[in-house]
Amino acid sequence: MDLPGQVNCETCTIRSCAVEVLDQQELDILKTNCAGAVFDRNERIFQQGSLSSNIAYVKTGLVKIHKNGPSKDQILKLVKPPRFIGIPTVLGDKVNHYSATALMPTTVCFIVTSTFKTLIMRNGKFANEVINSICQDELTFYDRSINQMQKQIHGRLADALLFLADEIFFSDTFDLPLSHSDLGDYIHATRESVTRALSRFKADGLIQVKGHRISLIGKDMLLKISKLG
Amino acid sequence: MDLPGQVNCETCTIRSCAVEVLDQQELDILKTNCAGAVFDRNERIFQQGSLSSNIAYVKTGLVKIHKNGPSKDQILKLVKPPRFIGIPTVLGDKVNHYSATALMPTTVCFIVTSTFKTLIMRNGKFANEVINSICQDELTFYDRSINQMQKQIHGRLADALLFLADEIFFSDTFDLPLSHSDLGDYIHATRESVTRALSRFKADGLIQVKGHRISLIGKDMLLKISKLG
DNA sequence: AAAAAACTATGATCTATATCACATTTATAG
DNA sequence: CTATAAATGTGATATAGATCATAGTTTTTT
Repeated sequence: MDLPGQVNCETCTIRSCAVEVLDQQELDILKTNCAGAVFDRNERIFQQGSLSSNIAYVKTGLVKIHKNGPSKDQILKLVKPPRFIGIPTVLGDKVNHYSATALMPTTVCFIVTSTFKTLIMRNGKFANEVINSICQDELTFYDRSINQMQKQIHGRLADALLFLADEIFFSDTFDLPLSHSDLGDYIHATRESVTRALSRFKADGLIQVKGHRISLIGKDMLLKISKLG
Repeated sequence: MDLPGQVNCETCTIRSCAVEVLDQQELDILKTNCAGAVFDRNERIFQQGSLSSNIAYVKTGLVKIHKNGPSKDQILKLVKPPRFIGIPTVLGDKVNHYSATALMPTTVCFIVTSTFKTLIMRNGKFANEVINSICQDELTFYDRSINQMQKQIHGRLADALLFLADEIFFSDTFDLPLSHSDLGDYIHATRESVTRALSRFKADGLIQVKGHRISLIGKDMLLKISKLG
């Protein structure tokens, strides 16, 4: 983890909707209580169970949010920037209830929790934007949950591939940022099942695989598989 | 659905943490933009897909939050009062992304969305409490999701029974507020599997069943089953 | 460059739970 | 009070995907 440290929120080009509504004085408060950091692939941004006094703002890269379950670690969601993560730590116990790990080189700003809270208290528009953001996450997660529960593995894998192409990489060809094992934790399947399902997609001409590079060539079919579950 | 209509937030004894921090003027705003309603068992409080200009505050009773999935309706969570539901409709489209249905006689206050938003903008403490509440929901839902995914049916059923006893009814004996079919939608199982699992619990002396009345008599064992999945 | 570790591939088998089918009981409505 | 619908109980069967086993491949470390 590299620490460029000092950041300048006034000139930052990747500001969140929430920060966008802050006035000059509030930007100053933010700026002096905010530190930038860069994480490499597979570096932990914060760890479930550890105390935290920061909210993280993911500026670039890709992050997995994951949590220990009764039998194994599970990836709750992939977070694409720009996005706040770890807001629930503003709550009483200040303990991270889940972990966040970079899946590719990722830049993050850490905002002191008390500063974040101050901004919420001070600026209603800021609070409102934060609420919007959390609510959006909530709805997305509900959808994902239901899909995970009701679709079978091919549908879930198609969902994941389409998500990566359309929401993360904005291209039908991309380097898979997750190992099969991680992909399994994400779509709730075993490593073996992921491998088999990918092989199946490959055999059926829906995707092309060269090393980690994947191309969605039968996107219409993938969409159909995603729909039918 | 009965409509007592006019409510008095100042004298209300079941106020949320959020409303607790409002000043006199804000309470007046709230009071004049708030209507009470009573719902019977199985009455819909709001419907997925329909436009809404209200946030609902559940004062008493029990509510299921459910949503259509690719293959069937799924119960995302059971909400015990006091709790706001439907906050995500403050978002752009103002469409309910899920349904809410009363599982027993339930009293609800509807707050005009724009008023809710006004209060967020005006009073930082209010916004902060709202954020706390949403975040708490988020964490609870993460836990539930992971449990649903990783435990098998006996563990999931044990979870549900323990939740009803400990969090909803505060008693080890209670009337099951859900049909086996609903319980299936909640713990992600078929009606038949729920019946079988309940029979098993009964046969093993973990629960006692008389009509809809259920008694958890082997709670330590249920806890063990919940833990082991 | 060699050794170790992590990841991927694929077959054989097993199992939890869905699905289907039908009977019985309990609620609701006329 | 009877008819009709909804909910529950239980067996037989099917199956998606887990688990186990073993081998090959790629990546990382020394």
